[in-house]
Amino acid sequence: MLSKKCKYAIHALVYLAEKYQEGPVHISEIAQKRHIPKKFLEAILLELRNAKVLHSKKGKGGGYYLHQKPSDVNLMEIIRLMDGAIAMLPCVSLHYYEPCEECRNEKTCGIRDAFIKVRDETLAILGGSTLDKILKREKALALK
Amino acid sequence: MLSKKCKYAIHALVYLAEKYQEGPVHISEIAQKRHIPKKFLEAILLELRNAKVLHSKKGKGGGYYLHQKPSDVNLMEIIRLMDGAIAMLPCVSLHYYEPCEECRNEKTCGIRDAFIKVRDETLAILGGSTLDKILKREKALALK
DNA sequence: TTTTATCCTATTAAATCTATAGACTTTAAG
DNA sequence: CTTAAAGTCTATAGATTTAATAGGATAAAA
Repeated sequence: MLSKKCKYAIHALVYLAEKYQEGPVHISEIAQKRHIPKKFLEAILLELRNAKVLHSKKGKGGGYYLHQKPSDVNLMEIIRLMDGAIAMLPCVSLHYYEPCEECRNEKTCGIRDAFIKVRDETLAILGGSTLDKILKREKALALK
Repeated sequence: MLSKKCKYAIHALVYLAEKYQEGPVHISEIAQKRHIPKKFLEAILLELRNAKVLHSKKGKGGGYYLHQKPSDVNLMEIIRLMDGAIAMLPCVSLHYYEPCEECRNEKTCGIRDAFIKVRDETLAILGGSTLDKILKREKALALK
């Protein structure tokens, strides 16, 4: 399960994607509109900024805005930034690999195979899920 | 990420699948061979027994053994029993559904789509990963 | 120089995960 | 019919992670 932090991040980024190229957006505005605790959101946006997903502007008229185009930000990277590994086992993780304590011999472990497949399918789907696609879908569903 | 409990459960079940139809196996034996804390494993096996995945025999010469054929036990059900939902969001979980607090309107949420796809792919792979397939793979890899 | 808003560090509270303790029950064997 | 072996069950402790908050520092604009 994704953490709340991660879900908040996704919602905030979708919100900012909606306002892409409309200038900086206040933390307070996002917090209010998406029902996210402001202080928590502050920490999240800061992290996204440090990861170069967002840019920010301080002082009056400041706020946060997307650093990249909505079509260049996908769920895979957001989740990795917020929650870390996407794989279900550390020993099959691409970005957060660690040997499994339980396994004596990774080479002959019959369990890993399934989790490698899950990882690959998951990455393909999440990597293809960009903010602009999410927005488009949102609009399409609203019309029904 | 899977919990240790879940990983222990998988390893214990693979071990028991290897000993299928060889009579009850002691908790202690499994704990020792797979490096799992005995008391923790005890609780795990009990849970698997209550879920009808395992049978047990009390008293001298007792122990645990598979209730079903190794080809009828798959990773999907083990993970669900141990860790609960497999989906990454509660609002797309088949067995542990809960509405997302963050979403105001599930019908028009553009985020869910990707996670439904991830869920379906994951379930297909994990559902097809049975104990006997894991064992077979283990043996094949050992020969290399 | 005052106001607005992000930046940053520290801390707390709650929840979850991991592990262990100990008494109880059942069964087999002598 | 007694004893030892082994699972059953409840309770709890300790560690880690998650979620949220507090408060001051910094920067920019008016």
